[in-house]
Amino acid sequence: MRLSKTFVKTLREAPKDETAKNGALLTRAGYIHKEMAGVYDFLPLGIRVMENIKNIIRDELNKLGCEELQMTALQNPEPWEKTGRFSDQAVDIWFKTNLASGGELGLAPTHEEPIVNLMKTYISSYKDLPLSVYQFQTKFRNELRAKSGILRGREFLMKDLYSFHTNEEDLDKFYAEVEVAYKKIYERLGLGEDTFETFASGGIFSKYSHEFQTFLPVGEDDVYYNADKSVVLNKEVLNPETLNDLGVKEEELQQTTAAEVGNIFKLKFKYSEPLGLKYSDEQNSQQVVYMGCYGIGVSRVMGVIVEKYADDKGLVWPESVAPFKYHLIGIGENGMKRAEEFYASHPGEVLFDDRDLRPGEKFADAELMGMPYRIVISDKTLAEDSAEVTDRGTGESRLVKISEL
RNA sequence: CAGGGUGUGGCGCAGUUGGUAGCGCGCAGCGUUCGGGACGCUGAGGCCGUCGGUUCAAGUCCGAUCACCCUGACCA
Repeated sequence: MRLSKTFVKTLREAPKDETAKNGALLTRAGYIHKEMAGVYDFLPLGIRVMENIKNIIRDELNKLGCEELQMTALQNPEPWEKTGRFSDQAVDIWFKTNLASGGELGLAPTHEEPIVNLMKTYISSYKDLPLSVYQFQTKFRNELRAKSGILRGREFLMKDLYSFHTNEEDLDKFYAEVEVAYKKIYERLGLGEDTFETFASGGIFSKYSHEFQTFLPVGEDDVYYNADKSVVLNKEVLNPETLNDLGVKEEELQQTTAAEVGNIFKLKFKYSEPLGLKYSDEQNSQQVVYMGCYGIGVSRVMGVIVEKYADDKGLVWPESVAPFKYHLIGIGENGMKRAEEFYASHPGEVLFDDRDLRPGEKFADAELMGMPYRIVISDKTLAEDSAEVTDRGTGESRLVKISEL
């Protein structure tokens, strides 16, 4: 990508209404644009990051044998009425509208009801199970107060995975596999060392659910953890019973704030029962399907990565999610010429600042935009047949032969 | 939803006791510059969130309304 060709521009100052670090830097660097509170456009650099995050998740889930699909965001109220979740009293963040023909319609805040409804078409025998499907979908939640940049939006991208089983053991087994996969995902996203599986409330059918919480100063959740962080629990389950279950004492726990980057849930019959998702077992008797659901807030994860890595100069992307590996700058006539050649020989890896600007501005933008490595080619470096490579994270520079890049 | 705050060119801001809008950045043109956001000159761009009221006159005063930000509550 050439900076001279893209419509995106960087800003020296963040808009006044963008106060969270992630929102301010992503806006200044040209990754996102705010339409209104909690509603963002993702610009070319922004969707590249999002796609990279999605691909990491996709890769790990496909390894588990999950199948990807895409459901609609528009919701028929019927299945939701069967579970009691279409009412504004039960779920107070619905966006609702009407069909021109008269019926009511909702914008999906989550997809349990429609996926169960969908699977009624395809699951009829124990031979159809187990089964796991996921999608990347835009969710709509009419939050009373959107805030913190892309950490809490009214429209956001979520990966939601649903699994279907004939028995609890099989659900437990798959659930454990997802736990492992999630840990790998957060590691690959660069969040591994700060992200912990956390005990949270489990709803009706399970004592606990598990959240994946990234310790973060701007996080919205309060979590408690023991010395070696082998036990982490959400404030909502901080009670004598939980402490006893987990074998920890309240005095030995410390409190911190964290951002929820994932949540996994054993639903069991919670939705399959009211919606009538059943199968015939070996004896040809009808059984209710066991279910689990597993979410990751993709756009929120992007914001959390920004919050964790960014410094006072701008964004810092882990290589695994960076829109481009290199930010290329040519200085002087020879430097620009050689940079053009480098750009042509590394398709898809390079963000090329080929604008007619002074070097200082390009350096500042490179730091703001946060590619892992800045490459500068100038007369100075060409004298050594090299390019200067600067690590955005550490700030360290070294000369590297261009042929070795 | 409660409390607090803010709406003035693309972005950040100023605007005195009411008299018809200005600065920095950015943008366009010309010239000098060219490894850390350079400089000079010229220029374009705004019915001051919206509606209503007071007044000879409203960015400024009054009322309403909308939007946005922060803290809290909420987060199925």
